[in-house]
Amino acid sequence: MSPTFERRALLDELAHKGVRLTAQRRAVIEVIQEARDHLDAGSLLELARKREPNIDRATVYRTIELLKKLRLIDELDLMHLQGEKHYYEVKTKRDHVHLACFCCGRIEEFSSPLFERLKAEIAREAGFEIRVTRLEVGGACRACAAGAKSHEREDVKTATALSQ
Amino acid sequence: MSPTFERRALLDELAHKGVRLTAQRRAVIEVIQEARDHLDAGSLLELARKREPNIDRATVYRTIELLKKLRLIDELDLMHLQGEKHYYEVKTKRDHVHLACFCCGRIEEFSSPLFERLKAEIAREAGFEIRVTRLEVGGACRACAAGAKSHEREDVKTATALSQ
DNA sequence: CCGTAGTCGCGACTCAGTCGCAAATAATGA
DNA sequence: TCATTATTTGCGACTGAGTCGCGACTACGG
Repeated sequence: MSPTFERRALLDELAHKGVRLTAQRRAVIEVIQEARDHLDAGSLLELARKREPNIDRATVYRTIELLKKLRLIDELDLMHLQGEKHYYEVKTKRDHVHLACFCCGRIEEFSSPLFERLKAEIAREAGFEIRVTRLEVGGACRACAAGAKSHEREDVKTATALSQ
Repeated sequence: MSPTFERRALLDELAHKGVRLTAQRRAVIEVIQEARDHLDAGSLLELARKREPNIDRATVYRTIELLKKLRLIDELDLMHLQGEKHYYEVKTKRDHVHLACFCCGRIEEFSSPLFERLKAEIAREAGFEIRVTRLEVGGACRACAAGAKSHEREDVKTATALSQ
């Protein structure tokens, strides 16, 4: 599925749902879709301004809100690795886990049939009608875990120095 | 496991790790442990003040930070149902899912061997050393899902009216 | 009971996100 | 094509969670 196709699909879907397509919304949507990594509202604004120079912060937030409500994007916290911002990504067919490395800050994605089974179990056993799921895992990625083998003390000094 | 036992265990653990036990920290810790539901920093402050009237906001935040770093509590977002606050709970042996109902606002907990298997799979296949996990699910609880059977249209008006 | 490293309270600050309102505009139908 | 109108936008002021620096205070090992 090419980015161009995705973009049209999303814009068409919005039009079809009766959403007014303004230049500002188009800019934000295109930026989200073409993004290679997870963007927060700030970077979203910055990038959208390259297309629509006068777009305002409030409009970006309002568009994010709209896309969330239409379930076209997911909101992530990414374990609050860098402050309290939120990050956004276009909703994919299959939910995935976000692995956040406290050490190097990289975000990895991981998906598994087990996750799907767990969701099905929740829906069945708790009678819960799932609309969104957010599974975030924090720790050390393969590279960082390998490198940190030596200094693994558990006292306060070490704990205080760690990011979480 | 009685609350009293838990409280002593946690305070002892802190002392053992070389953490200075001040009256303020004791107050915050006791409040977290005796809490029946998930508390945000604000309510934590309010409740801690009943024990230690002059405790400051900053101290509560610093204590939360400390307990997080020592991995004695978990931080939750609860799908940001009511603003951007964070909620806290004493870390339990077994991780559990938090089900947040967008409709009535209730939080349900759910734990399952499948979740444990999923975590094991992540650790094994991604080589990720898991320190914390946070699985939050948003949607409609059994009661709300049953009640909402009638008005299930999918257009913008409805979507905009929904909380997410 | 002293000394001191660690902690606290305070007040000012940051920063993400929200809101109300007047001006601008996308979509509709004549 | 253009007038109408309900929506959306930009702006600026605001909110509310969380952070920080600093001088005063204090837990705890000696």
